[in-house]
Amino acid sequence: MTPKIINREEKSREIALAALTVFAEHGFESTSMSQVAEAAGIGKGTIYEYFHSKTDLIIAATAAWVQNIEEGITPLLDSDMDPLTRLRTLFAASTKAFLDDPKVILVFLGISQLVIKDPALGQRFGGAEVISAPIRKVICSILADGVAAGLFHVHVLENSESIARNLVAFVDGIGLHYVTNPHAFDLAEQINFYLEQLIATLSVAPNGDRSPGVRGKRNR
Amino acid sequence: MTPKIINREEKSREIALAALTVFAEHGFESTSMSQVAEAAGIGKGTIYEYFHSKTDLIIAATAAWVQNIEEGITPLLDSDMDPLTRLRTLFAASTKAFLDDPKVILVFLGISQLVIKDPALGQRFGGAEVISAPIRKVICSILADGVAAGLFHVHVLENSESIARNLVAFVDGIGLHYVTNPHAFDLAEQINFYLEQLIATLSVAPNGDRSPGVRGKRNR
DNA sequence: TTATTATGACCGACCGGTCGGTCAAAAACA
DNA sequence: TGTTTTTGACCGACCGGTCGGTCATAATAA
Repeated sequence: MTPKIINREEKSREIALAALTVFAEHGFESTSMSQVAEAAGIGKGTIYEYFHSKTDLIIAATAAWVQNIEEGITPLLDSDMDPLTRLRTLFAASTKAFLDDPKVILVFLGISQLVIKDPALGQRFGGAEVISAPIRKVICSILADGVAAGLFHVHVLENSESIARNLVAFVDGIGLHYVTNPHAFDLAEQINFYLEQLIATLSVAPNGDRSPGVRGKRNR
Repeated sequence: MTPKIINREEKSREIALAALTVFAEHGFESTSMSQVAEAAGIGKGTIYEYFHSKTDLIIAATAAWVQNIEEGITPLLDSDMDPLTRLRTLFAASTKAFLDDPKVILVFLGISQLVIKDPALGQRFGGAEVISAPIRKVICSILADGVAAGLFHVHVLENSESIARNLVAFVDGIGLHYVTNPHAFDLAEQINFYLEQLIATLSVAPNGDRSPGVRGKRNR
């Protein structure tokens, strides 16, 4: 019944990965389906056998991208390194990934624009939240370990979600600024400055006194 | 000899402002020149009397946007409020501006994509740095005042550029996350959390001891 | 043959940009 | 003052080209 037994799942992912690289090269809207087809080594019509529309394709490409990140990041979860080193390693890795291929952010911008224009779209792949979810998860895990190890202040726990979210938002923001003008500042230095400042804030002060700033949220 | 002597400067700005609103509505690439013309209440061809290309138009629109921000922000420079209040006011204003018209970020994304694709373009309007320059300037000024007033640690001074840059990057990043998924978190709360944490870090500790984290940059 | 997969020629919509021409105001003239 | 001339602002029909998406056909395997 099935003549050419094709693993649709796998081929979809192949196409999505090809799309990811092309989108990252020229941006989403500026990339034509023909270019994607060429990059994937297939005919243009074939893409539509696997994806209903160009929008569906960038959704899949984004998902593949997130999965890549996730795979590169999760080893840090159950590492036996101490939390501080893990945190620094995580962000050194992020920085490196950014410097190695700065233009992947174009994919992020592309999907962001689509979601902004059509919020309902965000639901199609579980909400735009999923993009940053894996990294946030790892960060929270590290924070929890840090608290358990007595390195971080206990109040870090109740705010770990907010801390993680802000951290990721910062990296995205500074990354966007960086690709927009790479000569303006040193990305690694800037990220590192943020991180060390954060660590100092989270850490239990050397004298055993509480470090300020993570006591709890303040509303105004 | 001249029929209706027109203030080209002013009309350019008019068109740019119209373009700004339309770009903010549908995004740069998805907006046609006809739509801009309609929004500006002029013919399509007229736009090309004032701008050489669509790219030139978004550059002008961005400049106008930055100028708007600048005008709304500079009063905070020479205010006689204390630095802490000024800082909080500044970010309350930013948050409000964001919540009032979240989609202006589409313009930022549009110009970012263009600059990433063609870095030489960034030079055309003085480098992409100029977009955030006014806010960074205000922040640095506040920080300096804070140090002078004895509120902030002296070491804040030598890092004020980095602090300001990170602050702006964070706001951009969290803003982008927010418009991408407004239901995921409370923007004001999140920005406020960051700000209070930062203030705590910058502040001279109540006991007169140095607050950690702004001692200087660390390279790794 | 039959069912499934692959393909690229094709389509209609649309877009950025151009261009010849219109129009009204100002200058020049009477 | 009235009339003619000049000129730049303004316009939208139009053009070359591109794009997302379709579909009739070919290829392939059962």
